[in-house]
Amino acid sequence: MAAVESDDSATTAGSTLGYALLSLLTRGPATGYQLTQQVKAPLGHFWTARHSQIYPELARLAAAGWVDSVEQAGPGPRAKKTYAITASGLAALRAWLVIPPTAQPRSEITLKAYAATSADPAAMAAVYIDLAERSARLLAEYEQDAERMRAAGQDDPVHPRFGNFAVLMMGIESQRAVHRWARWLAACLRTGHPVAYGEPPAD
Amino acid sequence: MAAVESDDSATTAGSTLGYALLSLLTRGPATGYQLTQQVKAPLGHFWTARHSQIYPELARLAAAGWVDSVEQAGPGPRAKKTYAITASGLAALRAWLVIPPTAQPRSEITLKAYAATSADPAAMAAVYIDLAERSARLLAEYEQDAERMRAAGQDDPVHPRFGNFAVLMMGIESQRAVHRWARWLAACLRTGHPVAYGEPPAD
DNA sequence: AGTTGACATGTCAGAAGTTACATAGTGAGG
DNA sequence: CCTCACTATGTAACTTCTGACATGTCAACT
Repeated sequence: MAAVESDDSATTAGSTLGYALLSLLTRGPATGYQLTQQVKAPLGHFWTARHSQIYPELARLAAAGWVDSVEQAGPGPRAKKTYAITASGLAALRAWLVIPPTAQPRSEITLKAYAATSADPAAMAAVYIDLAERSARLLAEYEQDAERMRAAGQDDPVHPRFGNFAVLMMGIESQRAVHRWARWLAACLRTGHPVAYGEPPAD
Repeated sequence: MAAVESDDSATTAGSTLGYALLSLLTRGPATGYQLTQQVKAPLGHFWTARHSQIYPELARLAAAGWVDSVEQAGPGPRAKKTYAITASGLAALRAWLVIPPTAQPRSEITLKAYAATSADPAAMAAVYIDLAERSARLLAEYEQDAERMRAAGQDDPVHPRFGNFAVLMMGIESQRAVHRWARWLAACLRTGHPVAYGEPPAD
């Protein structure tokens, strides 16, 4: 029996990005480029990464034995690498999923609201009116996506892409929350008086 | 007339954390320690920083001329430094406030939902039941805070701490969103069937 | 007398994330 | 023919953020 060569994948701790990539790979094998595209929607509503972060992370996952890769000589200057999740990668993902998450979200829009009274009220109201408009557009877009998914049966928890639907539902909730809040805040700043929350802005 | 010594504060770009600290300092002068306490609530619901990040950032803000500091010899091994925002710091903050924010929020809880079907449904449902309970507790806490603030007139946009109230309102919206979503998701995972969103979970 | 926790400020190593640099083939439109 | 966009993978420099190390006083509790 050979000496122990390394302490192996079982003890390797992964980064959040690593688990995000493993999650994407549960949908099937993909190249780094495809993963870069896939972190745009719906995952991108709550997690983003550039290709410059994804490629090195895939190399780390491969070193840990959590993904396998096969190279195909392609047209470009480098060979195309297709990654697939391994049994130990899936086990690691499963173990991570059931750990109750504690990380607090970070929101620049809310941070700006904290100092809202330091800026010109009209200019600041414009910022939140703009935000309300953007969130309304996103909301409409997300609701169309949700309709399409429901028609495809993705709202069923046994559907392999149910996770896409679940993330989209959170996107809808979030945009609704942002929309209501931004409208209220804009009304406050515009009128200069307290506005009851949830009240329709009487213009 | 002396030669130009530096390109000065006017051209200095600040980090988001720098602006967060300036926002806190609009409430009045504070020490690094006090700022560390103040990024806990309500700002901490949407932006956090450790003291190891705050002290160097304050030094950078001072170098840019955006804050002033006075030292008082204290009891500890080092002198206590009290920081105050300067006129150019306030101008920089005002300029930053009206830039429409674009940064997407990051949420680990939503990321886990993306891969929810890879884990044991019962274990995963427990994660979201726990999340629903935590968000309900936070919501109750935030609503009490909001009541206290309303009683103190902080819901008036002319109140100097209106920003605290605005941030808290977003906290309430967010926790409501998380609560509804987590309950829905837990019901989906528990029953193994599609659950209409917003439906009360008939247990 | 000893311990714990709050006050108070800092540094350092490393992880995580962004921006820019670098390379190169294919197909569509002007 | 030229440019542009898309495919495809990587590196390097830099900023941001976390966790651990480091120091020292004072008041309350045991």
